[in-house]
Amino acid sequence: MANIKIKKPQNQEFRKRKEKKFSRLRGVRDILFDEYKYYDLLKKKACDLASVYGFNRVETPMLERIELFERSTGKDTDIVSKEMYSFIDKSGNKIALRPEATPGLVRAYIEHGLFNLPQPVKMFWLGPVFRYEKPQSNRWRQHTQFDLEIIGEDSPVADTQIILIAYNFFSELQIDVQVQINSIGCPECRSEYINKLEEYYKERGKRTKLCVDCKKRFNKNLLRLLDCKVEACREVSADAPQIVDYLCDGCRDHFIKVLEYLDEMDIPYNLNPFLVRGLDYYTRTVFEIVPIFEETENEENKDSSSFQRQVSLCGGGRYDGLVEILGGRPTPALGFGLGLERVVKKIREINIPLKSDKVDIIFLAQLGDQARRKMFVFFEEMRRRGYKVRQAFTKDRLKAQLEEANRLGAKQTLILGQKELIDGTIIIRDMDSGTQEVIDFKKIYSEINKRLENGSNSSIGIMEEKEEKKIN
RNA sequence: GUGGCUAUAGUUCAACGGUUAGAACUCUGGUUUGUGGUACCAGUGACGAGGGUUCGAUUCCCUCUAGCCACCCCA
Repeated sequence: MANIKIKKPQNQEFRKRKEKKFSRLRGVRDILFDEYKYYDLLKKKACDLASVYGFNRVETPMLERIELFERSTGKDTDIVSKEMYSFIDKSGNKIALRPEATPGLVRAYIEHGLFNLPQPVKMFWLGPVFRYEKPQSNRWRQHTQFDLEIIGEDSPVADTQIILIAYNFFSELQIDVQVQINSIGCPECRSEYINKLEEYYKERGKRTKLCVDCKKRFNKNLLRLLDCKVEACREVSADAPQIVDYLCDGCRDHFIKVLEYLDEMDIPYNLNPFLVRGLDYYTRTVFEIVPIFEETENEENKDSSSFQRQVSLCGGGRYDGLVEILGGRPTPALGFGLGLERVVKKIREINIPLKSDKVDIIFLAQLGDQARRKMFVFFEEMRRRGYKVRQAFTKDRLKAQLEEANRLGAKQTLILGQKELIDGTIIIRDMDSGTQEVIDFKKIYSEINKRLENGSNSSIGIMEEKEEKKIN
């Protein structure tokens, strides 16, 4: 009965609080504690792989001039024409939040004269990119990319190596993937091919069967007709001439070599003649990496939809013309971008547990202000000696402190109260068994070490062997 | 940008055109004034926003916002 009287003012308070609340912008996300562990893992993996293969880390600004992307990624691409976060700053400059990494990296290569370094220059990059899209799961307005670029290298070995690195990244995280690969040739052979393609689509009645979008695309970007997902368009395109048959000698040799090396490395790939990619600067090799389709129980949705369902986790290719387009000297180059959010989602879907970091944690608990002071100091001493210590000195009650110790997964808890303080002792509690012992404070380190050695077999624990299927 | 579905505690999910909108997990407190992880008890906490229909809307209708799905496209 009294509840009613109490409840009313609380509701008013609630309303006030609610009015003050902010919510996140559309399509962006907060990454909280548990999820962040996956990002840490991926970033570490990315750093390790990059450095093994000789890439050095660089960072470029999130802001660039709009013209940079218009000239490189392409003015008519969707990324630039409709998905760019752009604005005019206070001095009237047209600015964009970078929608991808490559143009900024190439800009930096030219601007800092990196062609004076031993070639090729291998860059490793990790950071957020922005695209103003309609959000969906697996599609965010801000996402994080791991990017590798090799500038100043034309060997097909580099193409395969870059694919290999991306492939290793996934397989070492226990994600089964397949490489979709194609060559779109150089500007010369491509224009010849596009003429052939135009002839093909102009044949009687074909154009009328195409979807509305493709009819528009016909004049703007003919290549894109190939990867339209509308059934009718795919039927029309099924017998279209394939670019691999029209590559010039140089491009064909290059592509064949890339595939040969891939075979050599046992990397599963699918030669996909319809893979085109929506960025203007690509030449020769283009690829995407998609998770391998997991078999569904229902046979029905296998044939038609399975192909289109997979979001790609990584995309990249060669861009031999880009350095020149942006004002550098002609320089072959290539790279990939890899979306960490999608990878995290995938890992969580297939449910691989992370390796626990709760190893050998020692918790310091205290009762009373004097004991707290002593443990406050002692905590620093233990930390400097390299012990994995944890505490909750802001809490007074022992119960609350043990709860925290338990949450942290502590192995041992040291408890110091008034009595122990006077006696010169301390309690050491084994958190698994719940047994505890009063020991001489002076012998504290030898007692701890004794217990750590007995209790667990892994005291160093960063790079142990894979136990079962945990990732590390 | 186009089309469809959805919106209830921090989370996952109920119910209902009508007095006080239920539960589980979480969180806080207690059983245990110096002892966690199990158990039991109690408490905090919600109808996305605005408008309309109605005597009365969390429920029906519209708009907005956000999320999901399919396109477009992409990581």
